[in-house]
Amino acid sequence: METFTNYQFHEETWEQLCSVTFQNSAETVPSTKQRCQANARERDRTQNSVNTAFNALRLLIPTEPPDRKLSKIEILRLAGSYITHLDNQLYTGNMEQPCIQKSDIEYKSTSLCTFCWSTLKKDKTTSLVNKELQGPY
DNA sequence: TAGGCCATCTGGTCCT
DNA sequence: AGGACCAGATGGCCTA
Repeated sequence: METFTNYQFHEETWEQLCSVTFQNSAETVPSTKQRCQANARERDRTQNSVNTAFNALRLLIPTEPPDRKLSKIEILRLAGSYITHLDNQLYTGNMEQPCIQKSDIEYKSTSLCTFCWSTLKKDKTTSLVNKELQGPY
C-alpha cells in the first residue's frame, strides 16, 4: 500500500534526522527529540485511533456494493443519514416499509431516504417509486 | 490539469 | 512537564 510505504520512509527519515541532530547539536536535542516523539504519537493516534474509528463506522453503513470505497467525509455524512433512516423506521414502527421522514408525515409530502431508495431500486419494487416520489433525501 | 482526498508535520491548548 | 487532542499547512497521489 502506498501510504504504508510513505510511512516507512518518513519513519526512517525522522530517525536519521534525529540521530544526526543529537550528535551535532546538544542544545537542540530536547526540542528535536520531543518533536520527533510528538510526531510519532500523532501519527500513531491518527492511524490507530482516528482511522480505526472511521473503519469501524464504515462497517456499519450499508452500501451497494458493500465494499464500496467511501471517503471520510462520506462516511460521516452517510452515517448521519443512516441514523436518521433508522430513527424514522423506529418512529413509524414498521421495519418492512420504506421509512418516511417525520417532516414528510407532518407536511404530507413524500420522499424516500437514500437507504430506502437504494433498497427499492435493488428489489425492483416499482409500486412505491411510481407514486411520484420526489427521490432520495 | 484542477480538484478531492489523505497522511504527515507542526504549534497551540487543555488536561493529568 | 509531558501527553492527548485539535486545526491549519503542506505535499503527494488519484481521477475526471
